[in-house]
Amino acid sequence: MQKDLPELRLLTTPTAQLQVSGATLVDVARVAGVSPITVSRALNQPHLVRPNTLAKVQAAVQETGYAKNMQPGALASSRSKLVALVLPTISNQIFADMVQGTSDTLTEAGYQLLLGFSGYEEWREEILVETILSRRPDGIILTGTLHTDSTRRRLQQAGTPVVETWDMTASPIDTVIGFSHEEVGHATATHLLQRGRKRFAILTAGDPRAARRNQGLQVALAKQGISVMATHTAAVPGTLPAGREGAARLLDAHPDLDAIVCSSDNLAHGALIEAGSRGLDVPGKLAVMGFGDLNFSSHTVPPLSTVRVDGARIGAAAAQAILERLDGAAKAQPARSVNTGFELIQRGSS
Amino acid sequence: MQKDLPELRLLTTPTAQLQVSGATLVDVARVAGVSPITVSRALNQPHLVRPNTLAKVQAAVQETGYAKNMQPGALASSRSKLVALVLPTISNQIFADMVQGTSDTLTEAGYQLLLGFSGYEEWREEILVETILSRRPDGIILTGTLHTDSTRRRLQQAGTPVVETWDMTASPIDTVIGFSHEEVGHATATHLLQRGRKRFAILTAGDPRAARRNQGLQVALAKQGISVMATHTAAVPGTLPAGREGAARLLDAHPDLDAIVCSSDNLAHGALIEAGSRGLDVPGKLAVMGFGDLNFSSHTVPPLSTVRVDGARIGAAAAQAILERLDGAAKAQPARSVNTGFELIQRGSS
DNA sequence: CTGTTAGCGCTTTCAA
DNA sequence: TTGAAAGCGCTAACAG
Repeated sequence: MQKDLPELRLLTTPTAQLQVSGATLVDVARVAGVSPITVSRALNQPHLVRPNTLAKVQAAVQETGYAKNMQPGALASSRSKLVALVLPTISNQIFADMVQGTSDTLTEAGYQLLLGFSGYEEWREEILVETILSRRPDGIILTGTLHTDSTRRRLQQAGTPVVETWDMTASPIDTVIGFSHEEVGHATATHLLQRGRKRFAILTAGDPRAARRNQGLQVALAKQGISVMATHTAAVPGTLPAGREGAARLLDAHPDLDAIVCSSDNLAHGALIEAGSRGLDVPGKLAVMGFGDLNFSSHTVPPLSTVRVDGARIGAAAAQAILERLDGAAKAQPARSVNTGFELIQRGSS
Repeated sequence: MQKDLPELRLLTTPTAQLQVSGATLVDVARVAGVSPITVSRALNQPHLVRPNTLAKVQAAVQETGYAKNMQPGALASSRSKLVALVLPTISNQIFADMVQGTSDTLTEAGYQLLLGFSGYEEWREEILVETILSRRPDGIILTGTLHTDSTRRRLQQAGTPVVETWDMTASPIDTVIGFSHEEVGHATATHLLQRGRKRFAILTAGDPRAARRNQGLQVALAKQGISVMATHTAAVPGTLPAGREGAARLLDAHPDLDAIVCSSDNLAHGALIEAGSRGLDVPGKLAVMGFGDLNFSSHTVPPLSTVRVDGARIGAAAAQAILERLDGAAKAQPARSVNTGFELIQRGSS
């Protein structure tokens, strides 16, 4: 029994791609003998449709081979079900963890993730934000709180929910979720000083937040009259071999170091391997501190100590914040700050 | 001189979000004194517009504060400028590298990346593909060549360019870009056998492609009458501590092992650290092989040997393949297979 | 619970 | 080089 099925239309677009256009809502409606809006409801808010009608629609969907198309709906409703995430790079495990946390949360809520990279450059971020905005996402998650004025302005006037992550600030664009990097540096200093460390070196990647942690470390050390003996800066992202090489340089120049503070676990593992190859006792003679110690993608091993931050949690919380802003929009919620904190993981008896 | 600027319209959507709707093409056209389509051309194909007109449009854009909106254009032209990437997880460095390579290539071409995770589960992939398709991306990049029949069918009928990656197959959905995992296993066996290794263990994560590499390894070893002494399987993704623990178990059970073949560099680094803590000479007494050795996010250190695969290159090539299919669509290009190969990195004199 | 009407904001097509 | 008309496929708002 062949009802009036929509014929397969062959469309040749000007860019000359030959494509098969499938059935539309209208086609389904015709076959089901209802109106298009009823099909829309049956598909998206089935509880608003009588079971009987629902069944007819479902049958028609089968018969026509209808495939959902969110694009027109997004246009008509101004809800794209898309959330954008702007990262400096994915080549750092903490960001990989964050992506997973963000994506999982969004997927569960029926949203999808648009991903873009700024390469730690503000001007790139500015262009990227503009491009992203042109897609009208339902929310934007940014890394850090350092943006050009123009980016901030653009984001504010767009009226899209924005979450800044991995940091704290007194003047957020909208919502911030993260922790204080100065505090991390301070806590690291306290931790190592309490254990009698006196001869410090910093092994860091050229990342603005790492710089702030180092700053916090140095300020806290200075209060005890201690200054860092040497700093080695590696390119972003800090890799394991770069960590090994950096540690080698530091130890060559200062064989009596008793603490190397690294800006990432990758660098720290490199340092650990270098120390091992020199027969240095870690953490007996030399303490090595990392940063990260993630859930999904990487974990440190003893005898490394590290600062644990939960990238997946930050990502999930950021996504959650967007979602809440979206459905609670009427309540005009105020901007929020969420401090996710960090945790110092001590290993060995150093 | 206040021309008839569009007033800022306050829209209250049913979901009750208060948002400011900006100027549209029509607004710009009115201010510029031209037709909407001319504004569209001035913005997207400026070479088709007289410089004089162009200037008027640009001035009007300034004056109205017009912000580009791709959504209606995507609907009207069936070109979303969106490419989707489906990964099992991001918690594996090789995929992180791939994301970066894909994103960089797409961004340069004015496209953006939609990212989704299947968690190594076919049914998740199937749902994800359906959701992705409902957004009408211009292309889809998948991981591996193992998909449900229904996924394959759906993808084919959608008429969207598809690239399968990280593998080779005789029956691609469309295009494949990757290498043979059996060959990797074979090459690894040959390499180690040539260096006199006889007592093998496998340290692997439960990943289908890793399984195929192990398979290739074992087949090649069997030809020399050698069988693997033990296999330790860790959860995906293989982490450094898991590698260390797995190596410990293997070495406890078989102290005389002379080769541990790992399914990732993460696991291998863990094994290396364990070997170091036992005072085992690597690679003198024990060879440790990794897999990955990436460009962006991770590199192995000596004395680890490894199989190098270029995730960023695979990602970039996949994006490129989509783009080519898009603009050369008229030529109805045939499906292609690209073997990106791999490279065995030998370190130490083992 | 279901339908009617009127767009969402841009692009395509064809004509001038 | 520019414009007019006609959608793209779906949803909002309101009426029945």
